[in-house]
Amino acid sequence: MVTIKHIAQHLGVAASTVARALKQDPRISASMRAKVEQTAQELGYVAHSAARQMRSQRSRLIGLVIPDVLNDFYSTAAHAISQSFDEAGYQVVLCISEDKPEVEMRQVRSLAEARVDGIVWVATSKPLAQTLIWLQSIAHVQLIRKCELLKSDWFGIDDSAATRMATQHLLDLGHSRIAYLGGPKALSTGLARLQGYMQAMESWGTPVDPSLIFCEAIDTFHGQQAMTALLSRPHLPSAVVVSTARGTEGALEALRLQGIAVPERLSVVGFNDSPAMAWWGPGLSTLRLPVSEVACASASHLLRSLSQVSAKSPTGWGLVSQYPPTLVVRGSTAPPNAHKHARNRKPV
Amino acid sequence: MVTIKHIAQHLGVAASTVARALKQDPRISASMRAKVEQTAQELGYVAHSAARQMRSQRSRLIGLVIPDVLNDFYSTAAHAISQSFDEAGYQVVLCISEDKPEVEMRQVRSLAEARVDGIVWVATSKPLAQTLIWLQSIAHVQLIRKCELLKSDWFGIDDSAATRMATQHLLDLGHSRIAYLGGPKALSTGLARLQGYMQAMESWGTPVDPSLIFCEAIDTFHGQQAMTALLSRPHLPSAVVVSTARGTEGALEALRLQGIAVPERLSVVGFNDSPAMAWWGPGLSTLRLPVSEVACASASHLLRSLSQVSAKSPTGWGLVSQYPPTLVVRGSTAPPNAHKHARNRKPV
DNA sequence: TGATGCTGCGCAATCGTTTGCACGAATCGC
DNA sequence: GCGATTCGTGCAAACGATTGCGCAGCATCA
Repeated sequence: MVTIKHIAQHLGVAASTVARALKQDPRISASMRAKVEQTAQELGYVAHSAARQMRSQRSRLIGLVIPDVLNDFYSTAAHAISQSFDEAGYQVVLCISEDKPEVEMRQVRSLAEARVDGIVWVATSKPLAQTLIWLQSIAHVQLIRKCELLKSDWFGIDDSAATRMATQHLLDLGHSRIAYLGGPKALSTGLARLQGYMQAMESWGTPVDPSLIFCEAIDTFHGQQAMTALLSRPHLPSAVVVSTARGTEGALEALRLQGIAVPERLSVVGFNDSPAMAWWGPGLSTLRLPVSEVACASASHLLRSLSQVSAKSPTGWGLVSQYPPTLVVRGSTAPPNAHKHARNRKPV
Repeated sequence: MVTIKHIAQHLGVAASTVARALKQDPRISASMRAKVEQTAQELGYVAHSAARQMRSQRSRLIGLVIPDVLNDFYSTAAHAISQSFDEAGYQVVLCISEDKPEVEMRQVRSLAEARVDGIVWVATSKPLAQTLIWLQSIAHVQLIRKCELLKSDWFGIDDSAATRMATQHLLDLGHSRIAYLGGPKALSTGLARLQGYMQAMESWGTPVDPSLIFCEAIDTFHGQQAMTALLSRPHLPSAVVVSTARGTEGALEALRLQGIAVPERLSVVGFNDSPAMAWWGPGLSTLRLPVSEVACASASHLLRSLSQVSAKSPTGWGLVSQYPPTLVVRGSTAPPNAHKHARNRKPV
């Protein structure tokens, strides 16, 4: 590999001159700069960012920790973040934690070792203490999920508003027995979404039936399982709110397998709008989440705090930034008595 | 930041002793190692990978260059690759080229500057010469798309077999006027897929109508545009093969908007099976591609060539590894005369 | 002519880790 | 009890780029 020393040797000048010439240092004469650039080109010089990092103490690397990249939700975020940092001249180190705290810890340590300038972090449900210690010493933002143990800046979606809107929509249509399929309460998002559902139900004066609440529908498999379990309840609800993207997929699959008519026998509101949601049967009513906007905002914010020579972020939540979802009504929701059998007592 | 020097100072030993102790060097006594590890823990020591890289000449970084992460096709690949390298102790630098050669060049340069140990590369359609020069000097594999200008190892899908199977399936059903919507011929995949379609048509003795061939359906927008254009042809085909994932989405949207009955008036074979494909209307017949397998194989191969102190890869194509797709038949394909109006002359 | 300022460049230290070599001490064989 | 071997550790030189300081050479001015 060719270094500035080789270029210097080739030209009979000092390495420092070459370094300055390549850096557009005004103290270097134009003619010398031209010669240096010419030689660098000829010799195929490629800067060595690790060496640069040693002096400058900045890696121009950003860590991105997400639970899953196959989930449309997170790949959308990854896209937005990758683009933001790419434009700003940073490289993105992709870490997929698979929602496993041990994996997350290992990856955060690696990011710390790489001395990344910043981290965009989507927490697992129970981050290990060591993970938080390492994160504390690095500029970072929390994305989507909020970790109460680490009071740093957070960018996410107004999750309770999302399920509140979905539930309210169903209540408005005349439903009262409304089931809920969501993620684990250990996740800030899972909890907030459940609360949104509860709030809507309670403020409407509708009793909440705990047997209609499932909080494990985090992935396709468990979503299907939860919906299957729900369908085996003696008194079938007339509507259901699903509050995870993958859980929605699983739930729909369960409905398809059991041949439940939507919305005739069951109204469904899904989560995280995607083209696929529009294709599904009569069109799935869903919550459209401003994932891209949130991700861009978090990236901009992190970039801003990196450009300021800023001291560590202040104690307490520096910034809590919530973005509102939108309800997209399609064909999967209808009034409960659209069919006489809407309140069918016997599941299939 | 605490370094090994701090640990050494703290213990009154030399930095080299600390380095060796942390590296499990057998020459260091167990008691000393214990003390070092203890102190490292207390002081919150975190290794500095850039410094390590300077000496070892290895970054333990891998570059992943893909055109798009929102496309299920590539996010699946990204997932497989990320996982493979994560297990092997490498970090993955994510580069999204957006199919733009200039962006690709900039990103490959950055990867070269970071001295990544290897690159998994999904080429753009027309990589710039400089991009290839940089790539040549780095261990890498080509994924999915084959760049003829750079004869290195390639892992991909048997693209011509894919469209050949799809077309054959339609021919078997009795179709003869079969349209084709695919990606640009400048892409190795676009060309191979087109050839597969042509081969099937020709070996069946069916004349190919050039006006039924569209090679710009690379993304959703152009897929929709192409299908719309196709539907305005005076003599509507009875079937269509779409050979890009995003193009399939767009084409389906066009069909929905125009109210074309599938498969009654038009049989459709889509590309790259995903859960969404099964949801679509009567279920979309698609080609299931072994993306994950191909990606894993390419990662393993790259890892293998990294572990061998191996010289540069040999000249000529080192390895060309093709994986076969599978045809998944669902409800979107049927014999042409299922309805009397199947050969309707007037499009809507 | 000598003092001053400016321009253009070189010297050398630094970032944190690794590693070949060397050196003192302890242990062994005889 | 003495040389030879092993063991545990220290010294210092890399890796490649950056940068404060300094120093020539030249022009300007008094």
